Amino acid sequence: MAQRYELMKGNIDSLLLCLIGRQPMYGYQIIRELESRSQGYFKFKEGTLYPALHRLEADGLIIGKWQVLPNGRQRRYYHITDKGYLSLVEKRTQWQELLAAVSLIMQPPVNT
Amino acid sequence: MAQRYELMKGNIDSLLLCLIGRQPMYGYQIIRELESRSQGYFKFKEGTLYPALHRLEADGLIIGKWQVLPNGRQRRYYHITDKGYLSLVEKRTQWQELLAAVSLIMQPPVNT
DNA sequence: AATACTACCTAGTCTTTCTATGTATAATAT
DNA sequence: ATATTATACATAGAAAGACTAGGTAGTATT
Repeated sequence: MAQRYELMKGNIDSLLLCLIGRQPMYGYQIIRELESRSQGYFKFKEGTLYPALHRLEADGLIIGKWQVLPNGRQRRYYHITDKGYLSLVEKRTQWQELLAAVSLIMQPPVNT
Repeated sequence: MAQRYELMKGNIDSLLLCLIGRQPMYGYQIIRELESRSQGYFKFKEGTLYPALHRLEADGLIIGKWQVLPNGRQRRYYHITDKGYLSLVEKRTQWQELLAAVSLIMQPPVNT
């Protein structure tokens, strides 16, 4: 992410909630999903993602459940909670408000 | 800013460069300008703004010049530099790219 | 005389993200 | 057979940004 990581501060949680809100997902899957859906823009590192997931779980916004695959391997699928869904709705609104505010600064309305 | 400050991480510099790029401004003025232009959304604290200005100056993106008012009071007006202008153009592009990427996650295109 | 506004500044704290590394199994390539 | 890549999780420590809280000082208002 390098030079543009600063732009993302505080937005990762929204993205994660958004994806997990559609269907339960596990960490590794989320990393690839974010990259493919954003056409390569997002390339999250494990060191960013897993702590973020743990934080969301600690806040009660998601719940992780271990699932064992036929081959014996384990995945931790995260499900969104009611609280998480409420938070997602709120974060969406906040994101829109931020966009509006930034637009007003970046592209100020013409003076009358 | 309270609950929404996290959304702003990394974007403050862009806003400051944008304003100062239009005309030289001093810190206190920037705080009020950001609030009025954003219709009350942005309420920057001094503890956020002044360090940000010093950071931008240390990076050579803006230059501060003390100006003495008729009543003897001092203001530090910041001017954008050539380097700062280039950075602003770049940051604008990055912001647009981020918006596009976030949109792809938040409002995924319908599957065909 | 007291309060509010203008105008600058910084120290310390908190949170987030990154880099770097570690563990372990499965699948593929040589 | 062995080496490499992909899958899948995890954490420690460092870096950076923004906040809280406080400070200084002159001017204007009540």
